[in-house]
Amino acid sequence: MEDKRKVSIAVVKRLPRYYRYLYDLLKIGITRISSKELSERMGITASQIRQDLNCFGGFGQQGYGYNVESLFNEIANILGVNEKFNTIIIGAGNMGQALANYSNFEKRGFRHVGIFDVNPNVIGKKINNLTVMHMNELDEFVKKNKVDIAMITVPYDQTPVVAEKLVELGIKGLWNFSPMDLKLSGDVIVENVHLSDSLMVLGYKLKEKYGRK
Amino acid sequence: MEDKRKVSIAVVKRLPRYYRYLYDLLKIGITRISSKELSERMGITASQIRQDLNCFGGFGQQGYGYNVESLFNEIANILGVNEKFNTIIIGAGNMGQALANYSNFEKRGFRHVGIFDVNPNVIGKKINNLTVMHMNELDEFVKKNKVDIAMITVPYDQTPVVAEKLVELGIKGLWNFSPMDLKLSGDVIVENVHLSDSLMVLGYKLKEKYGRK
DNA sequence: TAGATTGTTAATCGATTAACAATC
DNA sequence: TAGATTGTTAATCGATTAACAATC
Repeated sequence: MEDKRKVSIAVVKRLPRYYRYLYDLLKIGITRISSKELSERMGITASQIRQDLNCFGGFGQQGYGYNVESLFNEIANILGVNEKFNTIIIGAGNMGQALANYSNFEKRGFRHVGIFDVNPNVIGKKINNLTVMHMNELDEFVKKNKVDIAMITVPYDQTPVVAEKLVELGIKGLWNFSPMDLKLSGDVIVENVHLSDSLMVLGYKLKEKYGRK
Repeated sequence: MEDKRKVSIAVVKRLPRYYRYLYDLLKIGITRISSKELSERMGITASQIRQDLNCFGGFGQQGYGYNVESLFNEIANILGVNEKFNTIIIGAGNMGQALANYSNFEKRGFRHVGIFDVNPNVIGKKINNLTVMHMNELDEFVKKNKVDIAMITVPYDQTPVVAEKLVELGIKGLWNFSPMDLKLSGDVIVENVHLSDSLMVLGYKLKEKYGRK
């Protein structure tokens, strides 16, 4: 079951999308689905769906299709939804607070266990069951608690030093909201949310399709 | 100069990254750079850089490389940084407020011109020069002002109807923060920021690399 | 059983990388 | 001029799509 060959990142990036569609199907009471029907809903080919799923196992049945609930559970397991990743948020500005309040993450296996800042105006503030702590409490907190992922929402110029510190503390996953590529020495996985990059791609597409204004 | 052949989305998605690296080079006073040196900084091949840039024009010079400032300006133009896209934010919760306060967008050609919500607690609130308006003022506002992009940060269940309304109002670019794929009838470009998808990919990678906990 | 649909192999397509002639 | 480096063509690699035998 473990990787015969490494699953390509293109496939991995589609998994959350399968997860969403299967969840929705489950919610509306559909119990079985063929790759063909799912392909029509998702706007990708049935072939791709079958190829993608078969990276992880043979979840379907010839002549029948896929059982929605069991396929949903398989995808959930592959994505680690049942693993319970503990997360901390670094930076309690609007973005940090938005993440703290975002209820979706909990459902998907991520639990916020701490939020940190240096601004005295927010330290001590209660946000969705968490109390904002000062950054100088970070070391001790990470040593006492299991922390899998740190979400970085600090200002641009503080990002590199904060990221480096998180790696030193042994945190293995960084979710980076700063518009920069982190160059880190240690053993860590970084996933970026480059908002302005995404917005610029939208701008480009608008310009291409609708021309210069 | 206009598209001989359509530029692939893979290339377009790299443009903002070139933009960032060139900006940084400019800032530290580097005036020329070869594809080889840039490739080392960015962690991609020199070949890819040259291929990418040549989708848009021959910006370099044999034996010399690329002039950083002029290449930066070319990329900026390609991305439409000088176009001034007007944006509105739908939803003035934490995420909407975070976007309203995010100074990066302005530098890259995007200007917030309005922010809307239905919650009486935030209507009238001043956020970074903008005053939160009620959603029932949206129609009139869009008719009176040029709006290129709407950023959707409303709760999950309100997203489809809000998105549909924005398309009806003739807005051509949607930046969607809801974890759903918008299925819209009209003529519109949608760019998604699926935060929980991104986080789940991080979770998957952690699980793969560091195993089940 | 017959029909449907998977799992999987083979074909195609597109993107990345390599190579090198052109030229500054 | 000689050296460097582009622009561009060709080769490779990987991802997507098509096809179909296996089988429920």
